[in-house]
Amino acid sequence: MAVSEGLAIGALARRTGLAVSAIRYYEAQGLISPWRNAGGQRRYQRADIRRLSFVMIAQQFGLTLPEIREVLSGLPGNRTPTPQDWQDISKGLRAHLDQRIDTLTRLRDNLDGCIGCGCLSLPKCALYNPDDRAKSNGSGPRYLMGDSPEA
Amino acid sequence: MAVSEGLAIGALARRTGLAVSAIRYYEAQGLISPWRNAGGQRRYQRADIRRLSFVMIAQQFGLTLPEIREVLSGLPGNRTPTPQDWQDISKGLRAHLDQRIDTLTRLRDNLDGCIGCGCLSLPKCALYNPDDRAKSNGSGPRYLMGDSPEA
DNA sequence: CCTTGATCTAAAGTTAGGTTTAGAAATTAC
DNA sequence: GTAATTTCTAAACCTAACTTTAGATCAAGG
Repeated sequence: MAVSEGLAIGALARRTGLAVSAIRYYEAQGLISPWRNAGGQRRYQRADIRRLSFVMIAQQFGLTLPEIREVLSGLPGNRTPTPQDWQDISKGLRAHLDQRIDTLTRLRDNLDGCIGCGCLSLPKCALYNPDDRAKSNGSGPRYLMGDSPEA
Repeated sequence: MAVSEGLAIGALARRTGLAVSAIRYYEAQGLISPWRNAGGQRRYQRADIRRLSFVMIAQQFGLTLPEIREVLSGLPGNRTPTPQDWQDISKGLRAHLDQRIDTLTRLRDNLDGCIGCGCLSLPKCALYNPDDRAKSNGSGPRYLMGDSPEA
């Protein structure tokens, strides 16, 4: 027997704290690609622990799984990622996070200046449609916290 | 005919930018309570425009509908809310928002200090289990971005 | 060898926050 | 007094991110 034949999915689950079902799901979403042993069971590298950890962190930062897959595609495919590789793709997270903090901060300032001031009239209100429209496939809100223009 | 018999749901939808179906859904969730006219149709007050606007803003701040219902319960039930009433319950939003900004900022700083430094070893990492565990009914992540303690 | 535990696949179920659909009844417009 | 719009309810459907279930196969221990 070799030094290592790789981790079974249960072992990886224990190492990462993820559920086995979640790990399989991530594979279906293209976030991780184990090989299979002779019996058809998944086998993982130790580097995959780090990969899944990265997925969990990125999720806490609010990235969707497709977004995370995109970020991970920045890793080298031909070798085990080095610490430097991880640092490099983490820069993208940093940017994402900065932007989210920025948006929320702007939102908070508007809350102070808008609801806080008691004006409450505002089609003009900056709180309306705060530019990062995550869910904009339908028609979003139009006039917030007040009467419509023609009223 | 009186000066006003209230807004029909379609009118409220146009005023707020929400879909009619969303307004009915919010009612089912206890966020708004119209009365019914003789024919059984929903009729709304003008103050409900503001109420729904508040719902939309609170959602953008990341509150769930149950949380928003809770915040709205702080409004007076016996009269139309005044600007001061809205300011009062908005304080809760402000606190919520401050906390979220705080969490994200802490997360960002950890990203810098942790992934950024390249240590990548860390059961000790502060990124692990960043204290606001929103979705903690199962067992969450245990060791992030690295090898397990016994490795 | 046999039993127990881990893993496999596919499909269905879950929660949040809604939307869509269908058929009926109310309202409005002409 | 029709015809066209709205609105009504209930139930089914939708996406994201998973979990659960069922029945079968694989792997490991004694």
